[in-house]
Amino acid sequence: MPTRLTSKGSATRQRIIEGAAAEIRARGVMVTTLDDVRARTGTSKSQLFHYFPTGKEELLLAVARFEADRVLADQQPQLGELTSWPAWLAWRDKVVARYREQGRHCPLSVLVSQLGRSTPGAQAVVTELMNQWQAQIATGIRAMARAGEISPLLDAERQAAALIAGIQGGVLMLLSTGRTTHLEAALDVAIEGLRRP
Amino acid sequence: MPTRLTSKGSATRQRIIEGAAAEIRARGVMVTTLDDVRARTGTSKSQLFHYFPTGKEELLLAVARFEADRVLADQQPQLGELTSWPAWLAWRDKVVARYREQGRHCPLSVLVSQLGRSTPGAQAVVTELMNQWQAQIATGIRAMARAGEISPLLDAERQAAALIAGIQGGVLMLLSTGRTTHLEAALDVAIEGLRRP
DNA sequence: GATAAATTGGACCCGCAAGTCCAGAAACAG
DNA sequence: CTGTTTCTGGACTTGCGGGTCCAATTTATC
Repeated sequence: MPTRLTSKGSATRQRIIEGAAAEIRARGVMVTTLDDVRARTGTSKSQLFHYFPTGKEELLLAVARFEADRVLADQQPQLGELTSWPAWLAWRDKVVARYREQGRHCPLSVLVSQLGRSTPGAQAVVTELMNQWQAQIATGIRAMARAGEISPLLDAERQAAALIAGIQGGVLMLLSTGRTTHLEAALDVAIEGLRRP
Repeated sequence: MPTRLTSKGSATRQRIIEGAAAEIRARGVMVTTLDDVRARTGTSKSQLFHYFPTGKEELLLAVARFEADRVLADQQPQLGELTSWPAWLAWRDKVVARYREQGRHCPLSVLVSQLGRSTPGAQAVVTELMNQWQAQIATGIRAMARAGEISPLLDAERQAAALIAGIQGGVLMLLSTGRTTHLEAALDVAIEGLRRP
């Protein structure tokens, strides 16, 4: 294992991660083999094990991190600017659009359940993502409360937690049914709940 | 493949399903092999393929159906009797207790994601379960509306859909974090939302 | 009790994909 | 320029687990 990467080396490493991510998005984790990644990225077996010494699991974890970053990135700038009701609705629409486009293949979900949800690595990636997500929503709720648009009696963290749960469940339903009904219902009902005095 | 099962035959078949379910609950799908099932149930390879001719996938599907049935069964009788606020809270507590006890291993979730969410079989099991679940909640909401406890302006199906999404997401969070915070928040916030006039 | 079907045992096959090895090429340090 | 580290290529090994086969044995049916 290399103690330090040259620029060429880290480029190759990045190419492997992105290629693996693309392969997994296209065909699913279950059927993606190291040889597929090798073929797509134009690398060799020894390179794979050079950059991910402990093997496939390490690579999958890197891909999971990569995908987790995209989840929040795809919601910006709206998620960071939840300061008015139109902004909330714009964010809501962006979330729905994002997942509708993604359709029935959620790379992150499938990666995490492949790695096993209880593995420390996978767990860390997920909880980190969820914490950030929930924190940004809670910030939005507090901003709205400060502006007098949301009752200050509501516990921002609790509401944010419920909203996160609704989104996750909505996406889960989308994965199974192919429909965004549940996701939209969850978002809309939650936001309506915030809106009421 | 047998055209008809004798009582002994169907007993064996059932033993295989339950043994496989237990094995999967205990150690996870990923690592459970046909040989493990064989060992636990005291059967032979040929028996496995005798009762599940197309192989592992068919067995896993049978196990998924078995587990799906338990999900609803474990919520009875409360889920079928959502006719007063105390009844709703009792149901809420039962759901939380059920999943808290189950902890981080949701056999159904892991089975479905193993089979691939888009496989027709897995899809059928999940949507069937969700439909029934949602229908019973919606029935409860309508009963409460009729009793004047819930505003008749609320769309029962939509509220039920949001609630289902919240539960699913809450369970998902439980699987990742080991905590029931999100599940409880989702249930409580949703019920509070119904309760308000 | 005979015959046909259902049931059981376990040895065997086979493909595949993860992981290993080593030697050669390229990049870097001084 | 030279020794050293990083990087790359690809052939090879290996273990494992799903799936096949067939012969033996029990169970149903008449």
